[in-house]
Amino acid sequence: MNSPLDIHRLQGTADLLPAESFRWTQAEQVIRGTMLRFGFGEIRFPVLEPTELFARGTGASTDIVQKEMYTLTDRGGRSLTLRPEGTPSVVRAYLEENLGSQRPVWKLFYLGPMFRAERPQKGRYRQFHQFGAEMIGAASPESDVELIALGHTILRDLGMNAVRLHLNSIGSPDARRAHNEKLLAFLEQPDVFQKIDEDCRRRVQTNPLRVFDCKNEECVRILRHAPTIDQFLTAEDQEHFARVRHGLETLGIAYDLDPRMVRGLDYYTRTTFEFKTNLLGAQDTVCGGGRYDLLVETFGGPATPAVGFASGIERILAAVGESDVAPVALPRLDVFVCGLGDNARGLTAAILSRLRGLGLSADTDFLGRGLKAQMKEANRLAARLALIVGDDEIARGRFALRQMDGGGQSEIPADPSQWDKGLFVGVNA
RNA sequence: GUGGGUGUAGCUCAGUUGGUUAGAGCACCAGGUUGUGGCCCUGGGGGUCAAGGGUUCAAAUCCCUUCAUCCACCCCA
Repeated sequence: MNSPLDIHRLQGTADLLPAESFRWTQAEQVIRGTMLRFGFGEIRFPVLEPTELFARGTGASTDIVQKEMYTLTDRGGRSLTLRPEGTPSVVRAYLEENLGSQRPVWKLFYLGPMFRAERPQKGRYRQFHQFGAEMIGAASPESDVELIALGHTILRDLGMNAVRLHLNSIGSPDARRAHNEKLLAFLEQPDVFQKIDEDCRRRVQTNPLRVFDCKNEECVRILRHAPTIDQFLTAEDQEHFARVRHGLETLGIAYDLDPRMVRGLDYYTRTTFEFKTNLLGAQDTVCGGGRYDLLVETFGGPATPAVGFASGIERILAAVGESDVAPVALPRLDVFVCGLGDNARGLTAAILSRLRGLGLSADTDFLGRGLKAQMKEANRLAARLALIVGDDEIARGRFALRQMDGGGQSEIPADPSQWDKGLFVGVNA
């Protein structure tokens, strides 16, 4: 624009100003609070990790690894990557800190920025923020239910009512292999292959499962006859899945079985799930996860089952903003101090200090403006009270205290050491 | 990486078949009240019309290029 600055925010990143960052802080408090109530402890891990962590953990065949990572080489020639997701780091820390030998089960959560070099669009950014939870060490269906219930509860606590849970089991690797074979055979039938669109033909080569994601009506119609994973689950897979569903029903968490649901990451086994909303356009998944029983092993650890999810904060806040939930108001300022003249301005720092020391929020004018402008500022800040300090007040030893809402005005002693918090508790406090 | 839309004041947007000094609302500042905010009235500041090039007597307007941004594809939170 006409800014003298020719340095700009990177595409797909954002500056959050106070009105918005306040919403974020509130959301983060809700997330942390619910996580702790579910017995999950916060883990903080580096934003920068060895590239190899994601190549092996997220999976070399995933789009994330193939084309979406911000990767750089440090001065020692090591390849580093800005984390595109959290799960591999949690697993790395689990092994590196030897957590498995301290306790059989760990429940960990994280919250922070992730980076993916995609083309931005609605609900998709290059720096975005996720919270996620992982339970490592438990194989039981009840642990799947715990994670889904956790995601469900947090979304609800954040004001997201319009979400739908999509549930699937992709079974064990053997079941997936068998399904993949049959699916390929189906797709390669000449009368099928010719009818599906170009994208789907490409998917046959790269990742046949993805054809189930196609939005082309003709493809969707043809694929209704394609074999789905649920027909290939082993008896143990089926038993596990049945118990997960039973657990959700016990909790009254509604779900849609979706045998065509595809997750983008390589490491999932058995249960996978997504919470979707219809408020966001194309990027409608606000929370996604599943079981990953083999990931710890791929990093050389002992066979360790695990389940987890990740959820996008931008998408949730956008969806809540679209819904009819009342927006949170910025907190009001308790006292705005109007200093008139040099004598008064010499006192304001001590006055502010005392008010803040009493636990009140307090601010003043730093531009030497007149009373009218200062009152206007107090109004703009939605101050509850204006404390007027002028030569008259100093001479009388009494400051004027104005109620900004009703307009009533009273007096208080000019000596801050005589003040207590009750003096400033207005009618609306 | 591919396709489409949009770039005019801090924000949301007008701007006629190309025609004089580019406008409105909101926001900001000041005055109406020499010490009292919100509502109202009056006035004011603020623009390289995204940038660069071209056509023309004349370009915010037409053409080209670049950049930014949004939406969608791919894929995912």
